Amino acid sequence: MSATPRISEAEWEVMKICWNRSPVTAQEIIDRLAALDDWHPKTVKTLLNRLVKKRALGFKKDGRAYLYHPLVTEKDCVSAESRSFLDRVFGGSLRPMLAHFVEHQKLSSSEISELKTLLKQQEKK
Amino acid sequence: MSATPRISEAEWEVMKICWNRSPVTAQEIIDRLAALDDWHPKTVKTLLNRLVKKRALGFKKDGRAYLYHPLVTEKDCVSAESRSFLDRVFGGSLRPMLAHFVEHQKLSSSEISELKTLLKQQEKK
DNA sequence: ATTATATGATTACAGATGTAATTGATTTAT
DNA sequence: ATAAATCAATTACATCTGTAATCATATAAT
Repeated sequence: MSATPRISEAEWEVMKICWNRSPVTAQEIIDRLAALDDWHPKTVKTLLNRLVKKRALGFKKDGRAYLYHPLVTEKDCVSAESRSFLDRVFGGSLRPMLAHFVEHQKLSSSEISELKTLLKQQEKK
Repeated sequence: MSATPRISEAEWEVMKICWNRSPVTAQEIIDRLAALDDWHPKTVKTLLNRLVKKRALGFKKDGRAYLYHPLVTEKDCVSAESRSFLDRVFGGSLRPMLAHFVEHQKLSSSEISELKTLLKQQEKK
């Protein structure tokens, strides 16, 4: 897990699209975010430029348009973000955090059994 | 759960102290954060003022010094922050999020059994 | 070839945030 | 009573973020 740059809330939306569909043109990202979040094309371009500057995204010219691709993995960013959240809000303690989610978000019974399975697998390690 | 103001990363540290020891003087908060995060007293004062302006903290004058106390509950802030994190990083889906934490952070066997107990309680609802 | 259009690059601008310094008012020590 | 120390209020300032507009350049249409 290499160090990931700090990715803002709005930038996450862009990164998610890149992780799912890389390589992807600016136009496609713009279209998707216009539909999804009703963002102005110029706004999306700004976010793309900032992500390139942060070295979270790279691009290749494909004639007229650019093709963007992630330079950091989703896994690494998710891990960094999760760590930061856990530390900030729960003082780094996993148990209270998991308890919070299990209590607050209603879990369907299938989700509960999936989790139990996950826990059982953990137990064996 | 009343609407909570947005609380920044640094501000969280201040809030945590207030939630644990309210009512508390600026001096005590300053001392604790100097020890904990090595923050300058002036920095802490700025954070306190911003939190008062955001209506996350209130204060009462106690002669010379102020006594600060939270105006928003820890529970409400934790919930809001958790929601925002879940949405941003895991698209709002609980299962992948829990799976991430269970897989990445090593859980002690006692933590695992506690979690199982929590899940069993959930099942009954 | 000139004009219109599309798209990437640069610039803009207000509010949030991290990180304080300066000012002002009040209390305390001399 | 005056000077010194304390503590809150105001101001500072660079960077990040959200949200674009403008500028420049390349391609397409006439």
